[in-house]
This record gives sequence, C-alpha cells and structure tokens, in this order.
Amino acid sequence: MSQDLIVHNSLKRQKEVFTPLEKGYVGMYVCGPTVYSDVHLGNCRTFVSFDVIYRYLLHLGYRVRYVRNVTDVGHLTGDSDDGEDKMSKRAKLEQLEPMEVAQKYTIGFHDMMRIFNTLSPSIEPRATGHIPEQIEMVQAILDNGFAYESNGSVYFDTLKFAEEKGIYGELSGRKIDELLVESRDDLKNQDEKRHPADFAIWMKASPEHLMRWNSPWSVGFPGWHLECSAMSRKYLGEQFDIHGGGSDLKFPHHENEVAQNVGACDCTGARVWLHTNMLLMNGRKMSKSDGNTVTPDQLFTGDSPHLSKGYSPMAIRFFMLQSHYSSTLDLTDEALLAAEKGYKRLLEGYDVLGKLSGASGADSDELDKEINQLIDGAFAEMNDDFNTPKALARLFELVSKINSFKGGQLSLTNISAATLDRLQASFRTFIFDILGLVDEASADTGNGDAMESAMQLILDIRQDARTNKDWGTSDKIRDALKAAGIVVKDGKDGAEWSVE
RNA sequence: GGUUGCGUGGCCGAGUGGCUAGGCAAAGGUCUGCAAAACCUUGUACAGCGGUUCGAAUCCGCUCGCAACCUCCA
Repeated sequence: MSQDLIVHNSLKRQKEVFTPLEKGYVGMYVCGPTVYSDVHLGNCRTFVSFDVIYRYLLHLGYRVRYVRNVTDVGHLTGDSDDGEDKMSKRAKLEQLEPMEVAQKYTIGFHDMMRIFNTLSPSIEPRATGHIPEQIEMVQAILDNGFAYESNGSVYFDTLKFAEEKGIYGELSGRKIDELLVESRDDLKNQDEKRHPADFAIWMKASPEHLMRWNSPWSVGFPGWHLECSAMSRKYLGEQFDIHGGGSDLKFPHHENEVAQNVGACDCTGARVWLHTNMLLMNGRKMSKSDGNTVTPDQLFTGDSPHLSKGYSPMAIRFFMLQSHYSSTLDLTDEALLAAEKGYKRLLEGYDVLGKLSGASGADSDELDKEINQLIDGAFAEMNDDFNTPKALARLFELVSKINSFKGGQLSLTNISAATLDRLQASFRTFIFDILGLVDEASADTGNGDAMESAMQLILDIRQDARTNKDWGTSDKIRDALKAAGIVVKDGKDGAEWSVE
C-alpha cells in the first residue's frame, strides 16, 4: 500500500495524492454551523469527520491551520432574497439581541463539540467580525466587472462570470445552460437580479432588519456565501490546501464561493475539496416535520421513541467512525447498540494490551510479522482517504490477537519485545490521538484508587468462597455486582471487573 | 421534473473484475463449579432484469427503491 496520503478531491471527482502547497504545512477551511438554533446531529457527524481528518494530518506531522467559521449573519429565510435574515427573525421571536442568540447557540455548539471530543479549530472566525473584509471583496468583484449594483444591493453576475471564466459549475457538476432552464419559472420576484442564477453578495437591509452595516452601496448585510470566501482568503491565503463541508453545501454555497474568489482575485481558493455525506435515520433523512429526528441530547438520554436506551458520546463517535466520511450513515437503535459494544470491545482490548508484558520472541516469527502487518495496514487505510472503518477492522483483528495472548491461545514468546512496544504505542496513538476516542469506562470510575481497592477486597472474598466451593456466596457477589452495573470476568489468572 | 450518488448476508458497514473486511446478532465448540468474558469454527450477501467477459456483486444498459442538490441546511 502507498505511503502517500490519498484524498478524494470532489473538485475532480477522483482520488489524488495529497501534496500541500507549502511543505509541512496544511491550510484547511471547513464550513461551520449557522448559530440560530441547537446543533443538529448531522452537523456533529460532519465535524467529527473533519476532526479525524485534522487529527490525522497532525499525526502525519503537518502543521495545520484549521479554520472553521461560525455563521452568525447573512442567511435569508424566504424563498427570495428579500426575506429576513435568519438571525434577526429568531431574535424577534425570543426578544433577544441577535448577538445574544448567536452567543447562546455558539456556546451550545462548542459544548457539543467538546462532548464529542473534537479538537478546537486553530481559528474560528465569525461572519459579523469580518464585515470590512467582506465589503472589500464585494468591491473587488465589482471592480472586476463580475457584479452589479441594483437598488443598493449587489449581485454576482453569474452569467458573465460563467462565460468569461468557464469554470462555473465545475465543483458541483452543473452546467450553466441547465441552470438557465431550471430557473425559468422563478423569474417572478427577481426584478433586482438580471438573471435567476445571480446571487446577492451585498443586501440592502429592510427597515425592520436588525443586523446592518454601512457600506458604499447601502446600509445592509453581506450575502450568504461571501463570508467563507472572505475569511478563508484572509486566514489561509488566496490559494490553500483543503476546503471541507457537508455535501449539501456543494451547490450553491461552495460553487458560489469559488466564483467569488475567482471573481475577486482570480484565485480559486482551495485545491482540494472534501465533502462529507449525510446522516440518515432509519434509512430516511432526518426531518423535524415528520418526527424522524433525534437531538444529540436525546441520543445521550435515550429520551426518544426511536431509541431503546441512551448512548454515550464516545459510542456515538465510534458509530460514526465505523462508516466512511463520504458515505451516508444510517442511524438506527440496533446499529447504535452494536457500535456501543464494539467500542467497549476495542477499549477493553486496549486495557488488556497495556497489561501484557514479557514478549521474548524473534521478529522473524510469523506471528510477529502478522502483527506488524496489521499495524502497518491500519495506518495504510488512514492514508487511503482517511478510511476509518477499514482501519478499525485492522484494529479489531489486533484485539483478537491481544485477547489470545491474555487467554493463552497465543504466546508472547512468539513476538519480539519491540513489536509488543510498537503494538502498545500504535494502539494508544490510534484510539486516542487519531480516532479521538476517550475511555469513558475508566473516566467514569472517578476516584479510581479507592474503587480499585474496594473491588479488590470484594473479589478476594469471592475467590476465598470459590476456593471453598461456596458457590452460593460466590454467585451472590457476582449477581449483586452485576445488578450494580459491575461485571466480573473470571479469567485464567483470577477475576477482573469492569463497569458496564 | 432536472442533476448527482447509493442499493451488500438478521442489523450496521468496508471493499473489489477471479483471493476472509470488520463490528453487532445467531449457531456449534474450547474454557468454567455454573455463567459471563475470551478464543476457535459456521453465513456460497452483494435490489431486479438483461448485456460485456474465460469469469461480475464489482464494467455497461434498463427497471424499481433510497438519498443529496436544484430553496436555508453538515
């Protein structure tokens, strides 16, 4: 397998070797959330996917500047561009300042990202904090002749841009003449626009509009694709390595972003585009209107007709990692149950591995080679477009080996000390650094030492009972612990316990 | 309606022109006082119908189903 990092570039619809513009450095921009309501579970999947991508780039030794924006202005509610700004509409309903709403949901979003153990981006720019940059960009696009002013609003001249640059539709696979045909019915309410495919880059604010800024054209607010163009350019440059986001953003958001970049500075922005796929539930799209949806919190508590119980954040993160980021993922209660068990098996395997010692074999041994190949394989799978499900498959094969060492089916005398060291180090790196999982079971026990000694005492008493063939006492202890959520596991070398 | 993608064993989910994905569940076995855990073994899955090929689940066509986008959306 290749040592190069291969990525699927959705701009070209094929895999390619990833080569950063500047050796050793990676600039990555990911479209962040719009903070006018609680985080959607699908958002979480996207950001967990990019978290793993970020972590893996770091693992490879790149210095990564990871920029993920917070959209707190600019999205319109209506079908036409004279609808209200989403932020202000919600603000009126709740009698709050728009920025108060943004703040509330930004904090909620950050909390959720922390719960899923995602690393913070290097920069998390807000659209409202970059109004001057956006105004400058509008001006540049106007100066270059790819936009026009109409009643104080400024629209991107998609038709002209498409004709002169010939790249409009490249990312999303759309053809400009198809856009013409499609939009023919929508010509009503489009009086300010010359063409339905044109889109606002600056909107004149209606009198009741709360969020507004001065500009050369009107008191208004920036168009809804502009922030990402302006902020990615500001923090990552006119050309940068990776731009990511959900596949639902491909068109028009990302397509228009590219158009704005080229229109402003004749620079295309990102060289590689990564798109993550949608999270489904019970095979259908999540939809609030027909009740086919769960919130992250419902997932944790189990308070939903779709769930038999609650699931821990790490079980859910593991569930997400078991599919490829570019595939749709079907969330079902049964699948979560399976993922939860798999997650536990993986981490218990890691625990067992940490306690192994005494490897004394030769590295020429077949088993030694097999283990090294599995480790190499796991990393190779990550190199192939961040294939976490395949990497996990290799890790599970290693878990079987690890458990076999413990159970005596395999012997540590058949692998070298160096290989055992490597196995332990690789597992740690993979599970915690790359996949970003957390060992919830050991974290839960809290004051570990006290619990550990108490449990040791109980297990000693039980062992005495067993030695005396006092099965009644032995089973009573086991059953009582089980009822308390502690599982006793009898092994070759005495009993062990774990929190269920 | 248009564009794009998907449809894999009981469930989730990788992958691929001929060689075991993996997890969960199920069955049998080993171990155990009994269980649990662990280990071993077991599933001729690739939506349907045609075609290309020595050989296709993997390539092509059609049909059906699902999803995304075309309107804010991760």
